[in-house]
Amino acid sequence: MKGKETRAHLDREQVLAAAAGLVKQHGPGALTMRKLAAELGTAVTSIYWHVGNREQLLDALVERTVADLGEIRPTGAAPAQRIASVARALRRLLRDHPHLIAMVHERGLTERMFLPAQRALVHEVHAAGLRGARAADAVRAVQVHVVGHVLVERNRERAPVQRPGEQELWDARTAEQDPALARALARPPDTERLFALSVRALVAGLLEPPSGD
Amino acid sequence: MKGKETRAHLDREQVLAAAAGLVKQHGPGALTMRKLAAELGTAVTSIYWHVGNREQLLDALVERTVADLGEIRPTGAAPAQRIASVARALRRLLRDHPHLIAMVHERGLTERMFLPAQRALVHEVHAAGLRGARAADAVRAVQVHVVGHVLVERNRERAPVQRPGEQELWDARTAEQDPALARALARPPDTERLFALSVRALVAGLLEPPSGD
DNA sequence: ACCTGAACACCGTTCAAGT
DNA sequence: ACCTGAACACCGTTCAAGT
Repeated sequence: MKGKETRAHLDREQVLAAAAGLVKQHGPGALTMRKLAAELGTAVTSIYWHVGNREQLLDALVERTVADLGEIRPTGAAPAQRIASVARALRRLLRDHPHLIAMVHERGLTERMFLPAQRALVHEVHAAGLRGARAADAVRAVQVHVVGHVLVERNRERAPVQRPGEQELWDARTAEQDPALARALARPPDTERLFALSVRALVAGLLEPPSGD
Repeated sequence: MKGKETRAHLDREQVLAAAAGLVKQHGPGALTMRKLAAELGTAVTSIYWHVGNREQLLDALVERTVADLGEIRPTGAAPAQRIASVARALRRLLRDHPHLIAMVHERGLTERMFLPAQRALVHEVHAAGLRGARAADAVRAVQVHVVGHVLVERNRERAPVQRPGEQELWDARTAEQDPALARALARPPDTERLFALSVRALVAGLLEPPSGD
């Protein structure tokens, strides 16, 4: 039922594939050496021969996942629109690999994961007329914003009903002054719209000529 | 040496305090029921009587930490500056409680944690002239940006040397076109500056009158 | 070169038994 | 009402032994 065929030797590739399957289905926490061994039909200790230990196994898994994330193709005409399109693509990438961020984050491979998006961003930011350190800042600011958004967004989805109940938190003075605001904050946010909107604002702010000093 | 005095009964408060100590010193991962029992000088099973189980213990811990996060006091004259000051304060709050974000995130209590900052942001955004849904969007955009920044920043600090070595990633065409940009991206970022800069850009973009439709 | 089982030091949690 | 030890079902990892 697991599709086990005749097999001369266990393979590093097979171990990684099976591990990837477990992570994909139930998250990194579900990847135990023993379950993995069971899945592969071998002794637990065989796995150690091929991948070292659990830590190194996760490292290899992240490496492999990051490796085939694929390119990012900007769309749109105006520079600001093209940058925003990269942000959208990056968000999609992260959302399509829900367990990746956590693993990457724990392993300190964030920069590595961002590489495709960073390349695209660098190109577009340059096209928008930013140079040198200012361009680098813009690239990083957009990256950071996307990560933050995806993380908060995911948290929302996993815990749909927030425990204190947001409604009761916004009935006080705020509600009197601006009922629409209170209502908007009590409602769950339209994350799609919020993302588009905040990226637009951020990019606009970044592309503007520096004020003052 | 642990300051254990005569004690009639173990107390829920004592359990929480000891647990908070363990988390503060070595992170949530180091909080095991057995270590905690050893710390308290009781049987492991006593803890269960007072706090239910590990999950509920962590819940209580988060609740307590969030409860005494304290107020956020905006500074500055112009609305944009005051909003930025709230962002800075929120960043400081999160940085001062390094283990909090992860725990809160895992528990789906993000909204709850943000409450003090959200109140302050609502007030300032309102003062800046935004109303209703647009004000709510601005508040949320700033929140998301701060979280993203702190997370990426913390990741940086924990893994100071990124494995692929960023230098070699930026020597190609980019370096020819804009050596200063390549150099800037190869260097570790000045997170303090990047934060100030990106918040300023975001806030500026959010406060601007909507363009087009 | 590759696989194995036994063993060690850890976990969280339950439960029946104590006071 | 509160605490206890024994027991269960899990972990990751090491090691000596097999082929």
